[in-house]
Amino acid sequence: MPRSMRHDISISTVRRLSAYYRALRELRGEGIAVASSQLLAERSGVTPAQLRKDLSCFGHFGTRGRGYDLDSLTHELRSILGLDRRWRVGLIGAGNVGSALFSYAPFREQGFDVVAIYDVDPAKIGQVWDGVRIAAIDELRPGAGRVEPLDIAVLAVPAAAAQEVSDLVVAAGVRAILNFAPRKISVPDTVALRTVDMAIELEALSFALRFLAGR
Amino acid sequence: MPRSMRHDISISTVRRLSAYYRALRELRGEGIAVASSQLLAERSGVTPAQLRKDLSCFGHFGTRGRGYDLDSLTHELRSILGLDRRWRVGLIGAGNVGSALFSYAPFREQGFDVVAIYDVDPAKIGQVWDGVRIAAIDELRPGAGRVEPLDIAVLAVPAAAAQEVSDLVVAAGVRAILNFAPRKISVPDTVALRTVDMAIELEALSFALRFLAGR
DNA sequence: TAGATTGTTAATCGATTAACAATC
DNA sequence: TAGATTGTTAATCGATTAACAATC
Repeated sequence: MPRSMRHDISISTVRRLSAYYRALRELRGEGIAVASSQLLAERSGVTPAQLRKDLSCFGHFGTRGRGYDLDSLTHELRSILGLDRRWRVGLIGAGNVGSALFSYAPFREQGFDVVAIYDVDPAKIGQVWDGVRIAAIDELRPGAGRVEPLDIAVLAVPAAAAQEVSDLVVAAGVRAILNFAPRKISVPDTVALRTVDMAIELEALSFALRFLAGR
Repeated sequence: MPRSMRHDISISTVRRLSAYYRALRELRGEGIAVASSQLLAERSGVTPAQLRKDLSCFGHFGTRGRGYDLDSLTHELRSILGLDRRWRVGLIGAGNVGSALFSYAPFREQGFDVVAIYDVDPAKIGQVWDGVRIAAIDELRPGAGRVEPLDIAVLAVPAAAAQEVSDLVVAAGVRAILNFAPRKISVPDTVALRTVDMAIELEALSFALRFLAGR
């Protein structure tokens, strides 16, 4: 993987890499060993040119006249996406959303281990979920409890608390945040942030329905 | 709202409209009645030019030299986004994710009512959640039970079932789908589809961490 | 009127697509 | 070798940004 090329990779490209990775494993599960960009792209919902262009940001993984060896490309993508190791995830918020995320199996299967859970509710603090004790959110503060740092914080807190909790996890040294709170949060540009906002997606559907209905 | 202009509205624009709508209500909550594109944009995380351009797709909502009246713009955005009415939502899948979505308050507050729940698990079928009886998924089939159509189907099913269930809800006349299953699904282009894919978001963070770490 | 700020056009930027030489 | 398909360059497309005339 040419290190020099890793600079201007767009988030769109990265998200498509995830899609390719998934398609790859699907095809492999069907017993296919080698596939063209045409077939891979079809399964991923993109054009073959798009797929080749995306992959070319990271190296030369195919064989002209033949296509891509699925096992080898899977291995490359695992490495590029950082799925060849395990990540330490802290779940902040043990409410409905937090609980669903905690028991979400694909999470763990991809290498993401929830090793810590935090909440503010005294009724929740001290509970043990599948071996993980729910801690008071104050234990995130510098100097408090935790020694091994978290790689990723998953924010499943109310919108009103999102920015404050985000500041807290950033101060605790977390470098990546997945935010489920329906609120825009600001982080330093050394911290990676992704937001999953169900309200926005629903509103996009609502908009589309109104538009479709008007035709 | 110029009807002729509603054709080529990009999904990016629509998602930003949701952000503006949220920022608007936030500012209004702070007692502010009129705001410039500058202030609104700042709160929404975009440039003022972007905000004005987005709004201009739908009409002229501001006053030159003055800015935007927040109440009036809120009203316009509510109408554009279809939030001035209620939508009938069917939840497909009553597992962990489905259960969290069902109890997710912002859902209802924005006008989305879960009026039906479907599952395949005999242990789940017949349960009543907050007044809604969980039905067998077969009741979605044409000719079966339901009379009033659903506006939106929320898919909270395993990846392996996603396409099949999607086909089923489309056949049942649903025009908008919010898919939480980590799988690409295909729908006719008369159906609006949004996907929330936590695996992709986590993998984007994992990619970013590897990159940040490599600097 | 003078100052402020919109709505919109034109310029820029970036991402996608098409085409094809390289090559297995 | 002939056929197939990659990797990459150039062309296209669309989205964002900058600038400014219109105007409150």
